[in-house]
Amino acid sequence: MKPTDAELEILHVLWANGPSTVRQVHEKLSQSRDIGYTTALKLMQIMHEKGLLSREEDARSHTYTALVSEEDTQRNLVDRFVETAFRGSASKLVMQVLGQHKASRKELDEIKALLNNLNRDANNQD
Amino acid sequence: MKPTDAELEILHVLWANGPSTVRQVHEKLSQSRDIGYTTALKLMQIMHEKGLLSREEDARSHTYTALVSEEDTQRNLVDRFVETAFRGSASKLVMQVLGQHKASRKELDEIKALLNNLNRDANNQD
DNA sequence: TGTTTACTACGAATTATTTCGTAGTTCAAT
DNA sequence: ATTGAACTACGAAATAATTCGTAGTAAACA
Repeated sequence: MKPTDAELEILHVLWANGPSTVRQVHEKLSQSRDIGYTTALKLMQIMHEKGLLSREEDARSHTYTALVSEEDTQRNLVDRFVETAFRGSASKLVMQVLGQHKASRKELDEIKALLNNLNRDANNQD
Repeated sequence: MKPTDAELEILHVLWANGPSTVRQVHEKLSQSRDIGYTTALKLMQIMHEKGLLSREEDARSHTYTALVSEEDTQRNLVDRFVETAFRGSASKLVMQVLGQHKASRKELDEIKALLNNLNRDANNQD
């Protein structure tokens, strides 16, 4: 259920480009780092066994599709990350990220809008 | 430079309680999960070799101190995490966290205040 | 049809992380 | 001085993740 780092790389390619063959995925990955074709293949086979990817067997090659959504996966990863790195304090994480990373004006506005909505619903909490 | 999960557990104990012996750390860790004394010992020895902890050799036992600060470590972890899980989009991470985790009223207000400051400085960006 | 090409399958090496057993040391109490 | 308690050191097993080589298969083509 928790994709490893290498698996995440592959998921990102599939999320961005839709269903793809091993060759297509491998080509994308090669742009950012050294990785053998059979390494990518093996990873995708393992991910298929684990149920992370579905596979359609075309004539020559297989076409793989992500079975987990980007949102769900990120939600899971964030949960774990908040736990292990911030001992459960989500707001500490947010403060850390906002202080550290430059977000664009538009992004900041979006975040503010979201915050206002949340604030409206949080009156019962301390 | 990047602590593993087990190492993070130990760092959290040391950050929370200050310099401690292996026994003290082990007792804390035991409260949340099964872990042998020598496992904790070995981890702390390795962390010492890596330069994550300093060690003072007292009469019988050794007292270990975290050499990396909680803030610096979390900054590093967040950087990596934004990269691997969110392809570099920090604001996407923030949105995800805020949408998912309940923060207290006070925390939300703190975040809003921080955001207002940031907003003031972001006029040169899109 | 025989050869080349583009694949998949699979085993196994490599590296990283976590775990703990055993042995040895030091100190304190009998 | 012996014994026992509380440690450390170290090797090595167990597990997990990553990597790739080699072999096999099927389609394309000369």
